[in-house]
Amino acid sequence: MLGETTRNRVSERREATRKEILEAAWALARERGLAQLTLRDIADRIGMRPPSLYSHVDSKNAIYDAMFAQAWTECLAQMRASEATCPPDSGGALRHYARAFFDFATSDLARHQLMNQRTIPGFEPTPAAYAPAVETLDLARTRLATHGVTTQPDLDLYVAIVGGLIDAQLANDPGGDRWSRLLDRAIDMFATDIGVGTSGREKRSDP
Amino acid sequence: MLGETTRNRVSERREATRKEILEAAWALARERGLAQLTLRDIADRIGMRPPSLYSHVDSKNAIYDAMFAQAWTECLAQMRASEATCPPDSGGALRHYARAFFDFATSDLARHQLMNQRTIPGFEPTPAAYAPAVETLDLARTRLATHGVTTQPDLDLYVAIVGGLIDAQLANDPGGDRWSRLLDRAIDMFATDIGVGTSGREKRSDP
DNA sequence: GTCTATACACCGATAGAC
DNA sequence: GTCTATCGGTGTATAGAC
Repeated sequence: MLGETTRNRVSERREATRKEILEAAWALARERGLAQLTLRDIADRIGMRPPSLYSHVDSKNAIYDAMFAQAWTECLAQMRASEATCPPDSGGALRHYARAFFDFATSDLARHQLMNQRTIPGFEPTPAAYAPAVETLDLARTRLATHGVTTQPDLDLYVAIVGGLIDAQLANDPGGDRWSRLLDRAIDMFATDIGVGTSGREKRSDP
Repeated sequence: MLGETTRNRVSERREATRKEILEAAWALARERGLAQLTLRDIADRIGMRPPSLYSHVDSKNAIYDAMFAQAWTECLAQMRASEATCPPDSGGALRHYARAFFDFATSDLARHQLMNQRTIPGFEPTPAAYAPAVETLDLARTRLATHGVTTQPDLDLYVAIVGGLIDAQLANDPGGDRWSRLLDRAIDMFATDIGVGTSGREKRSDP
């Protein structure tokens, strides 16, 4: 019926505009910094007047919220995809998942600031946007549990080590590999500590 | 001579007002958040009009800059003071210095954000303000070198591990000790990795 | 329904009177 | 040195044209 097709076309147009807004926001966040986002710049980039954005998003924080959900959804997908190439041994698996998250986080500074730091003054993600983040952590918990990371303190330590290397890499050597080269070694340290073998990789190598 | 005493009295008054501004800024940063600082709030707290602040500071970023220098100077002093109670064995020393920095960092969230994160949009510390920060790192490098942390990768890893635990503690359990309890264990892992004995502390304890 | 035009409150910062 | 007045810019919101 006509009403249906009309509503679909309008609905598609609205969704396309919303997507255009988010893409402009990501581009500007990467160019000028996440906190420097302004509604006027976003509107300019897509040929709109600033107030018109309010026809598609509720507020600036709603844009951050959608970006937050988008980033963690993408991260969750990437983590799930990483399972296909995961080595069978536990030591290798611990390195594999750490590397997957490390590479994802360090490949986009603005995205990492939004996902893992609280760099935006008034922004707090909504429960809906936070959902894929907790799902990612749940996935990690399940995966790592099958490779010897069974207790909460063990998982906390694993997360802190990987997070520390990510932050150091982005803060002190963005685009480089000074801390990236230390990741495998750090995970092997951790694996030894929890009693997981690190076969297939000699100790103390630092290529 | 008269000119001298007059200039001294004026100079002292100016310095006192400046100190008053910085103290108000710290108090507001802790109450409402570092990024939520406004010149109007600072002026209100010390009974001034906002534009009058510009007679004592060049800009809002100059206030952040003075706070940055103050924080790192305080940190440097605390690290120097920690030498007096440092245990003689290397394993204990690595834990001792890590604990000193961890406790200093986690005891003040606003200060830690200013010192170690880049949470303020337009702010970059001046070389003068950055000086005590590099001096603190130099001190750490010298101290740790006498306890087996001799290479740059070793130092990088040590810094990343301690920093990761600090960030995790402040982000996920502020005021608690969930990651604080993991610090000694993490440092022991690291000490074992670089071939430093961890006598005086049994392995895998998690009190 | 979507956009333009306009306004509001707040921010950092400046000019000039006293 | 401190004040009043004001500027340009921001996020936000509403009225009204089409």
